[in-house]
Amino acid sequence: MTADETPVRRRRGPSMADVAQLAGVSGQTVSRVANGRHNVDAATRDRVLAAMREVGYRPNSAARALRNGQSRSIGVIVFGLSSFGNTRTLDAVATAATASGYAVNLIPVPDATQSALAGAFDRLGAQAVDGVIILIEAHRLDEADVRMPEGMPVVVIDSNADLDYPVVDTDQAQGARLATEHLLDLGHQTVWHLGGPEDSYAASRRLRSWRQTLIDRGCPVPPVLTGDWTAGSGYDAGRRLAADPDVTAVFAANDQMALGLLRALHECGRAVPGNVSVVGFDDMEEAAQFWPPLTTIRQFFGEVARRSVDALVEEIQAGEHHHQPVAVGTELVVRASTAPPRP
Amino acid sequence: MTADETPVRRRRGPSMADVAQLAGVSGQTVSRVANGRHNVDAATRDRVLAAMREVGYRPNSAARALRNGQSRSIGVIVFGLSSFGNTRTLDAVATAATASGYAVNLIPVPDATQSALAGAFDRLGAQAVDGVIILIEAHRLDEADVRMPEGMPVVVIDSNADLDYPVVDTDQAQGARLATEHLLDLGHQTVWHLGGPEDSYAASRRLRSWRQTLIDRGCPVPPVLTGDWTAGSGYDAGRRLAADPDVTAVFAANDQMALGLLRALHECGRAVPGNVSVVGFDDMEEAAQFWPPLTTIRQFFGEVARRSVDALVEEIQAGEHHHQPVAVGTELVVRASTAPPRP
DNA sequence: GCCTCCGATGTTTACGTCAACATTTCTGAC
DNA sequence: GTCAGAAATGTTGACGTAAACATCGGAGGC
Repeated sequence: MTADETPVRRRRGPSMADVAQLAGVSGQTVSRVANGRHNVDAATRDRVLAAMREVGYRPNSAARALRNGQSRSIGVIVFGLSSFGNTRTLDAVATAATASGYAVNLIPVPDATQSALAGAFDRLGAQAVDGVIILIEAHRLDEADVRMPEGMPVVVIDSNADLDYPVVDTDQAQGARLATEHLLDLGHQTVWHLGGPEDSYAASRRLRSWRQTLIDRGCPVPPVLTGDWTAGSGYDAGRRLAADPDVTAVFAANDQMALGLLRALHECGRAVPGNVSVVGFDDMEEAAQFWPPLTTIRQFFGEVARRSVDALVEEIQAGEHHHQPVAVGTELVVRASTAPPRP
Repeated sequence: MTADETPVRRRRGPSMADVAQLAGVSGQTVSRVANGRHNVDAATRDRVLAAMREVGYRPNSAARALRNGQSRSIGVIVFGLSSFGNTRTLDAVATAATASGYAVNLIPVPDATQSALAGAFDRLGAQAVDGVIILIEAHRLDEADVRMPEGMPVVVIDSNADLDYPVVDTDQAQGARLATEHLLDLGHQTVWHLGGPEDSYAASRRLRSWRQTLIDRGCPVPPVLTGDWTAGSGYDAGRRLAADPDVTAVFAANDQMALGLLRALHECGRAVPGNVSVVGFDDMEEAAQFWPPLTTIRQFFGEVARRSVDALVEEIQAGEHHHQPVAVGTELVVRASTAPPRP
């Protein structure tokens, strides 16, 4: 006697056919109602709607994707979700995509190895996505043979323009100039720079712009210190800067490194902003609560994300590239960590 | 004269049929090769593999999902991506899910309103996901009528056990006890608490455990201050605490509020840890670089995420609930912000 | 009153994949 | 040499949806 024990199989949800039968119409009519077509009699529509509610009908997105050749979802390839900027951007990308009616497929790159990156692009190919937003430092990108499925719309955030894809980014150069000029305007002889990692395009653009600003103003260009975006690396650099009494103004390439820098200066008894002025970059939420509150460059991550999604959606729907890079401006936020040099 | 301008339509990629034709086999054989079945002749397999490479074949996941009734993807509903813990957890969830062969569908909840939440669950229904991980404060969850599609596997992170779903979470009570006992062990008469928002289950558990620890030790229980997780709210509370000379030890419910608290204490000339000791919660990366470096409770977000994904995948594949809540332990990290009270 | 046309609705089919079953080919025992 | 059985490969159909086309009924023009 075979006990008919139903195996714990995933019960498929109700389909159009179920709704159609209950409402006494054809599946096609249900489809028309589901898609908001207006060539359906009001009474029929109500009947179908009621039937949908009754059976708990949900359109099957897999079937839709198969039928239409579009999944209404975008992939977001992101490395280093723990980095502050990427997080904010991802949040905004997800919100913007949702608002545009697209789902977000998160494709993490666990580490910076080439194989991990290749794996991510591979997985991307297996996903049904209509387009891709890449949120990785560009120099890393070049290394891997980035082979998108042919004709896949792509937008790159925070990257360089070498790639053959539309690019949206914060105007790093403008921000770095703002930071540097702020310190010079306060009367400092020159500005030291604590840069981000060398393989970051954003970092190198900030660095270049800082240097150019000093040159334009006829100031000496001090040697560059290089960190890796983390507060810990900012601390290490700060220990070295604190030992040099010539240093009166430092522009750190992000707020986190500025935090470590502040700690090192405190530890070495160098007052901020009394002895040394510090400017950060990002304006992360905590920057206002640093000790002292940090003067910094505010990035508009939401704007960057929105523009990226808009560009991608347009490319998906119209098939048009906008190879014109988009640069989103920044804003100087003056707080207590900067002051004129002590005479 | 109608110019036959090809509309810029999405070209569908090559399908099994294309590969099959090129390799001179049936589509089924291609399917077997694609799925790694071993009942295929080695020579045939090679021929098919070569054909796949040549035409750039990618399995169509929509068709697979339709055929198999599974999408091999999970939805992650998250509110407040900007909050530190959620970010770390999401990162780890994505990594763990990828390792388990599941894609991640990010479903953001833009704000805390009920309609936004309902919208997220609605969108979830439209997504083809095999399971869901919910990363929202629980008290918010209760309000909305959380109506999952029938039979949808769900795991809840960082929430309470009232819901009829498996729960994985950091052991908030253990962490709060660790923090409180550390301060008491240093010799403080009692410990003040700067709690998280009232509608957060994590916050209320930390608060309850702090209070219980004080009671167990026979210490007076000071009034509670309530923040909203942000550094700014920590600062506001700090101003009030700094004004009270009785306060010698404070346990802040997260590191960000502790940061604001530190700033307020500095501003009011109260030395840390000379006059006041401070303990945080989370051990965010920056905590070691606060001034002074923050003693805090380390959470293992990666562990929480991994356990959640494992539980969900098991539920998906085996159809079994584990309603036993999982609690991941924490660890006290002693840094410079705590010391014995000044005699 | 007849015919046309339009709007509402139904029927058929294909999207790409893979389980189930059918067929063919090969291996080895007698 | 014959035949059973296993291994390799092919054929059919269904998953849920929606475009394309077919059908039907009624409104309006003459």
